[in-house]
Amino acid sequence: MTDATTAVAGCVPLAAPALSNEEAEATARLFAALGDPHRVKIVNLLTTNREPVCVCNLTRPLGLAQPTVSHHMKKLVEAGLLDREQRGKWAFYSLNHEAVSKLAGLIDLEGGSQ
Amino acid sequence: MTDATTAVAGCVPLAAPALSNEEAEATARLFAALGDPHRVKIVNLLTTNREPVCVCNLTRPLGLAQPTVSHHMKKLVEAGLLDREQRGKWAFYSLNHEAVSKLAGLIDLEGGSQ
DNA sequence: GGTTCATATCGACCGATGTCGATGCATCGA
DNA sequence: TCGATGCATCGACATCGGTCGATATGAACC
Repeated sequence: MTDATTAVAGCVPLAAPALSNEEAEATARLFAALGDPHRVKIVNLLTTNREPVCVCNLTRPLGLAQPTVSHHMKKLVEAGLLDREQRGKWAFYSLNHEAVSKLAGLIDLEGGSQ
Repeated sequence: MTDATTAVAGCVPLAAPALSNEEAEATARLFAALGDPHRVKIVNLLTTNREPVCVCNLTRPLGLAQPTVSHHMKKLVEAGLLDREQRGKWAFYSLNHEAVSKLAGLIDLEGGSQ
């Protein structure tokens, strides 16, 4: 649902004229969320596995401790790229396809302005 | 021309199955290159101004010292997003449209695999 | 050759960030 | 109610990265 607190909410295409400081920072936050190889792998796993995944299923493939995985998931949720859903003891994360398509739109330099 | 030394050369779409460590790191490097608001502004300026820009024309709009601007330009060139061309005393930078479109392709989750 | 100018590199500083063990907080099952 | 389980938070540590002044490099001009 991409509420106003996520980074993706304040973004504007890279080809937009005269990017403001706030727009540049929001865009940078969004890209920075994917600036870590483990977070790239998380998004990759959530893309190939179309179903939500819980933290306990990520620690082993990533080779990271549980607090570290939680840290990365929080970053991705704050960026707006992931959605979090509590199911009993488990926290299930899934891709926010709306945010991902908006991210793709940021880079569409040709179609953006010209 | 995107030679093999740039980050964009080792990238693979986010929707590719079973991302390797190297692919994840190359993709993360590419996103991290746009994970700084000043670098987002640089790409934005190079997109709107279709012509190459020299460092001396970037320090003022960015509000940064010259060595800092050179640092950011180097990062963007290493990522493969910018091309550098020496013209006498000046260094002119321009967008590498091939790399940018490849970056856009990374995020095309739907078209990538499904 | 010497001067000037644009840029790159170096060194240092410091805040941001990735990482993990320990701990806290819910939730579920017995 | 109690122990077990899954996850988030905290605190500490090490590393990375942005920033700038000082300096080096290289090109143009006289």
